[in-house]
Amino acid sequence: MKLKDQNTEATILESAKLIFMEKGLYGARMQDIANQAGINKALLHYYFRNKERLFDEVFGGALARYFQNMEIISDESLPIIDRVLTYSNRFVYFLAEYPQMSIFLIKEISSNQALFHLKVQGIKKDKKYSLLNVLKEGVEKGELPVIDPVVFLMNLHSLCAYPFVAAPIFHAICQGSGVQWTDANHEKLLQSIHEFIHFKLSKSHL
Amino acid sequence: MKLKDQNTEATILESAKLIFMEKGLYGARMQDIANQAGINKALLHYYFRNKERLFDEVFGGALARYFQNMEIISDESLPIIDRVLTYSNRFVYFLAEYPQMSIFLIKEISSNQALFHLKVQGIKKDKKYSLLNVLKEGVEKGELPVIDPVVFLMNLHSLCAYPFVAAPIFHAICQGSGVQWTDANHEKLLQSIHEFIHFKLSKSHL
DNA sequence: ACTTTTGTTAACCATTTGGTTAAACCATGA
DNA sequence: TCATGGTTTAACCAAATGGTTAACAAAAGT
Repeated sequence: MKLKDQNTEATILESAKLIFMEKGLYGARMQDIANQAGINKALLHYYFRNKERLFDEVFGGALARYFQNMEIISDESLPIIDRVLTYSNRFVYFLAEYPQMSIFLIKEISSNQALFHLKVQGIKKDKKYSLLNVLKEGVEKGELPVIDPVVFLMNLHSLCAYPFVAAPIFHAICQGSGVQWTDANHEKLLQSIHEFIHFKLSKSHL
Repeated sequence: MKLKDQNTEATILESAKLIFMEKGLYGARMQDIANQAGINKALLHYYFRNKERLFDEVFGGALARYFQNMEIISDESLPIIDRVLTYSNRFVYFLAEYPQMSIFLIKEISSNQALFHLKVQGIKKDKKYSLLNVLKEGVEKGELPVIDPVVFLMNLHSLCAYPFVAAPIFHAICQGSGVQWTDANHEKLLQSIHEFIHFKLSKSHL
């Protein structure tokens, strides 16, 4: 069946992504992935030597896509605050598209820091700017109010990512109080994040 | 060894907590827990029929402790904003003491919503007030500015919890940019959270 | 045509893992 | 002292699981 040829590998990757994101590295069973892909288990090992290899492929891909998406922060043609606003937009939209990605990454990173460090170093190596550096420079040059860049970065990431990470908890909380939290509320979320960004980064506030 | 008697059970629970928090339900091995407790594996099954039972015990305990800690929000003798400030303090301090708790809960909840719902319903049943209800009332009665309680709740939880959930990521980010993020920065974190609370809940801002 | 390479499978293997069993241990009360 | 009953262990078991092998199928090269 040369039909599948290049298709099988993609199918496997897709299936693996699905299963890994749902169950994590430990929870996922090779058999589950094979079933999901509709193929024999041995074929997994034919395309990807072993579980970790397969996991790496999926994991690395996701991480690369994320960093690529966030590169906006380096665009020096825009005022920093605009870059940060766009950064938050892309962050939220990315997570809205891959709602499980964040928790997936955290899960696996927390149980395998070494791997993550390597991956990140590999991907980020060639990028001069990170949000953190941009913020530091902005403060030094007086384009931003005097804030602690690390704390701001943390606050911002928290506001963007946690709603997705903790979606199950929020559903439970809201349900318990008779309020509905639909996934369509991303606009509201973004609005509140933008407010926060203006609150922290606008000099007019001082 | 009648010495251990009541001690063994506690030791097991403690060890299980440690291992479960580190590895999650799937990742944790009964043998690991037994080793950690310095006992035979069969003894685990003697005290707690099986893995799920043991897990339940740890899980339920953690959840109960958390909710108990957060009861402050119901104290009607205080202005709402003060309650929220204390709420955030306790939240952060709780997580500082059990840094892995948050991610642990999220991991397990996301892979077992049913169990969580039951637990939460059981624990919260008798509590009239939740942060959400308090906020709603506060807005209705004009004690608070007109905010969306759900969005505020989400923002607040995000700011408090995500730094702990994503600690590995932040370490990586900071390391990559030559900045150090120590666990002692909780004060800075709390300060920024308090700023946020005042920003959103103080009427003087309008 | 036929040989080689690539893709795919069923059957199998070694190890791990949750769980069980039967026997030993030990404090205590009769 | 010795019987009792709660506590602890070594040895074991069955199922699950990651991974391998050998054989087969389908293209592709010759």
